[in-house]
Amino acid sequence: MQVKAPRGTYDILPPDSSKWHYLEKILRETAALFGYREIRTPVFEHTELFERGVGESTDIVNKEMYTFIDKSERSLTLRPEGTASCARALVEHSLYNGLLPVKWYYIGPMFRYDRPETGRFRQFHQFGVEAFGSNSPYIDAEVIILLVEILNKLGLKNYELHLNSVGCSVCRKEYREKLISYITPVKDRLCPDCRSRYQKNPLRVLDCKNEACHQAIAGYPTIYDSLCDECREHYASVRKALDDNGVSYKHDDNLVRGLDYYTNTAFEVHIPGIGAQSAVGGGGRYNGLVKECGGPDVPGIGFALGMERLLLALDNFDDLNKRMTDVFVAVMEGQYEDIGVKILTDLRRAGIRADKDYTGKSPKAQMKYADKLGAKLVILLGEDEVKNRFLTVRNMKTKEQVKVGHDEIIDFIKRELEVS
RNA sequence: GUGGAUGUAGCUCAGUUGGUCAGAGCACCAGAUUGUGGCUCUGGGGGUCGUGGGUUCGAGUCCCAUCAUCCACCCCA
Repeated sequence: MQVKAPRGTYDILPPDSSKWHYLEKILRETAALFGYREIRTPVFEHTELFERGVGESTDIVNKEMYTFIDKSERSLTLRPEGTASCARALVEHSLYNGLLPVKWYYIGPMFRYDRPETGRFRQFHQFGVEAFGSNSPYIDAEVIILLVEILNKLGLKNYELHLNSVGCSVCRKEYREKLISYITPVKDRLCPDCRSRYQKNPLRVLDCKNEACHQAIAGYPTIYDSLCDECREHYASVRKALDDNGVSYKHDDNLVRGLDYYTNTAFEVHIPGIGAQSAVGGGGRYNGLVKECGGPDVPGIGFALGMERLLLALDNFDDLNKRMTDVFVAVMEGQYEDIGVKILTDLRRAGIRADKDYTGKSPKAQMKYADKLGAKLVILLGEDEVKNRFLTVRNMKTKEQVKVGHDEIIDFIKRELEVS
């Protein structure tokens, strides 16, 4: 029996891989434009990092982590997200002592043991940015503007940006209590999930999609109304900055994030029509995370984008890499293959994309192959050429063929490629 | 983790109530006057019908299990 890729994983093959290159290029370029530089962290970390950083009450930590014991009895976990690793690296290298803010982006695979479906995989890819060391609402806005800029560059127009504030540790705690006492009397009307979690994480009840839960808690106190003055001001400033910079969003009282580390600003981006998993990105401020990771009280904010989901939304993508090669060397008689290889190497060393056949194809089949590779020119090499010391260059578009000496071939090809 | 649908050549799919049912299109390969492409025509290779059991004289077609994909729930990116 043959071995297949594990459940929830998949291969990225050409030509799809060029879609990924295209997406990655836009992500990297836009991040750089905003002053974010790449950080690469390990794919696995100590399990404890995620338990503490992401939060023990979260689904991610509770049931979705790929955790294993290595040969030295360490408990390690394949990273389910990128922010905790960034916070860890910031602390480990004491970068909070240096020039602030620290602005990073990351891109790579994440792992979550979840039930696969369209737009949801067990190994999936995220692009994310993190900014540490500033509590300014303007950097909240910067991060959101960056996110929107990426979507714009990708030509994704129908996204919906939801925004909320979940408050600081003080007002959030107060709000939590308020919410629990509001829910407790009606807890019997909640769905089983909510009934079991409202004590530990009452905010989750707010974004439960069960209609019964919504009705049960109708008229609930919003987070917004419970924000302390400072948090309210912060949120107002973020909103004003977004307004000033032409970013449209929707304030959403029900938006709470699934990870424990979020504080204040929280946001999510949805693109309708790409399946049930329509959230392509989300993020927010996490002012307690660095401290939780053993560092000083350094604020942070960031977001992550699900790359698979972006690609789902990017269906109208044109194959950019259809032309694989510019020049094809067709060797008409096998005995001259060594000469063909030398010409090929010369072309490549001159920076010209060139290729040849290696499967013993007939001249006709080689022409067909050259056509499929998108070659603009074909260099023909047969008995006539070898005996009379020249090369035949065929222009695939005009079908014109000219004789060119070996010495001039590179220059000739370069000129031809320039005009075509 | 719960419920449901599906699983036939590389790809998209046909395959009636179980008995020439192993097929089509695309892709691939080879020919159509001997050194030449994109169109057309002809021919060809390729599948133990997801896997493993079972029922039957006989199963791609029925039953069970298992794996995988997809949908809803859940969750998030």
